[in-house]
Amino acid sequence: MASLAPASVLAAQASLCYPKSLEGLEKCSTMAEIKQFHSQIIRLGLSSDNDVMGRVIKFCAVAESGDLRYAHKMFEKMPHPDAFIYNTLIRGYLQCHLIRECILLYLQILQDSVTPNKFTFPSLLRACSIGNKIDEGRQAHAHLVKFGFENDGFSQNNLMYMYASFHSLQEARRVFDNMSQKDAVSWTTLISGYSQWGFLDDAHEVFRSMPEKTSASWNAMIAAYVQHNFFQEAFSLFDEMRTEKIELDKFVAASMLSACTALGALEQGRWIHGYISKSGIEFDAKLSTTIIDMYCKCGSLEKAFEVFNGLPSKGISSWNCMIGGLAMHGRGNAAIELFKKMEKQMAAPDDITFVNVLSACAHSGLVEEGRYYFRYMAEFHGIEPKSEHFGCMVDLFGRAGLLEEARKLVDEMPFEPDAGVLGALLGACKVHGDIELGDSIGERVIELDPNNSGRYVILANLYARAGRWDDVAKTRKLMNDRGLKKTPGFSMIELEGIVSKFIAGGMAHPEAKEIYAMVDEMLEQIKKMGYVPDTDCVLYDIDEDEKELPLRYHSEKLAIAFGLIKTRRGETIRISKNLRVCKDCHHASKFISKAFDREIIVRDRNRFHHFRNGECSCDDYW
DNA sequence: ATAGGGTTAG
Repeated sequence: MASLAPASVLAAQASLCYPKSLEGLEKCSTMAEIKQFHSQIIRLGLSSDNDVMGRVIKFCAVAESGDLRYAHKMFEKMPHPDAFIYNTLIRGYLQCHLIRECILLYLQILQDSVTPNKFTFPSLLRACSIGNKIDEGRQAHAHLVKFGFENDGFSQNNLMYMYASFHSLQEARRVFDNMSQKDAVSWTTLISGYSQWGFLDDAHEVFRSMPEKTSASWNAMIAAYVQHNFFQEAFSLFDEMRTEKIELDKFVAASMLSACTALGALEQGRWIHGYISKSGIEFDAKLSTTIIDMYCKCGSLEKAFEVFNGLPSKGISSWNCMIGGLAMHGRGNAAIELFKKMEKQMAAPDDITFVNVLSACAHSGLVEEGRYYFRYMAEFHGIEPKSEHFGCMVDLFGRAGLLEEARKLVDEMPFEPDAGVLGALLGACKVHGDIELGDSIGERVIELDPNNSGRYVILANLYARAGRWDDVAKTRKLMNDRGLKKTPGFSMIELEGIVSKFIAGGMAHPEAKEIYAMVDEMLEQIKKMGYVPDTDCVLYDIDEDEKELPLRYHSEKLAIAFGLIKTRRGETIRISKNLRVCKDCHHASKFISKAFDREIIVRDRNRFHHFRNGECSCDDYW
């Protein structure tokens, strides 16, 4: 073998014929190895050879353990880099979401008079999608046509993806319709594109007319339903998929798990978990985290811990998820202990970890600990607090009644507080009746988040508490004028795998009569124990319809009654709500847990309440 | 080289 063949010969002989000393280049897995080869290459005088250097640059630019800056440096030293090298580099920048660089490289390719090939456009178009570069994307489309790749399937699929991401679904559709060879990716991309913008009917139509569905296309449709809260449809599509004997993969499993999470459907979630174990679907880091999250949010910390403890190696998301789970259940100290364990096991925390730790402190009233970790994250981990962290701190102080400190923190933030931060402060004002402060920030919150009806409701409630009915009316009018409606509250309960949903005063349930009778019985019993209805939330409610509904038939009470009817003595009753639990329901639930000797676990918008023997795990701190 | 999944305060 000629160990010193000139570069031109090497290039002509393509990939098979390196000098012996370059054997193994393809198998590099670390930068250290590749750098050794690079110095070999320089010694052999091949550092301008596109073929050899292309391989080196490819590793550096796109491999997991690569080094994009190093790739770029080598690229700059190439006298005549070819299209492959350009493409590879664009792909590298794309992976890092450095969109400007992708586009600049494309411009450079033209300047260098190198002809782009069909591999150039998929990455370029994808870059335009991610960076929402609409003009550039259209130009790229024009170039693609000019260079004659209009009929390249990969480019067409990426065009569809791009136009869908630009919200130009008609153009995505036009590309699709013009394709002579549609593959599974083309169909699936169109389904997801429609779904992304809420056109579920179109997505469904495309899905139905797809000739040979793959698991990815099933999943695209299932995920579409889940994301838009059509859980029933998601479950029935899932069933259909199983009857058609399509093999379920981890993506479908993940989509279904998130449906269970949203519904609080523990039994269903368990079933999917069991199915995954049986079917041999691989428990990768993402799927494990999804499962842990499902158990946390469906109210079973025990099962979540079981899965968490069984993980062979714990990724940062699993830790974050578990800490967040403890936070949500009001187990602040346990969350902090787990965080310490995480640090000991050398898993470096990130900003999300601290959101969870701080929210754990907030939910448990651990003010000193919260203060400590807020400083600690920057000082020991170099993580500068973001708006989420300020939000947690404002919530922590606000909930604890330290409104002045909360306000001071907002004033001293190094950047403009967003709706989240101010909203937390407004919420605290409502809880503690600080009209003056609430009045001063309420308008700002609404200005920053004008389409969130919840903001108006809180402000109106604050005014109502102060008896400022003119302001209540003004706020309500503003909300109505903007076409916003108060989010209707509902409660869900899953029994034998079926989720029932209740709204306050609703009669739609086939067993409504029995349920209402049970509510009456419940209230009868607990009144004997000293329960007195708390009518505060009725008085303050700004929604007329809601105001007329008797407190006693709030959705949560209906769901609990249904649970009492349908489950055996001693069984835990689990409820999920879309809003926060109201004061009266909270009060009543404590009594009910004692009167009927049941543990009642309620997930509200923010956290869990475990009612047991007349008490709640939140200690009335919420 | 292109499609589908996870953790984030109120």
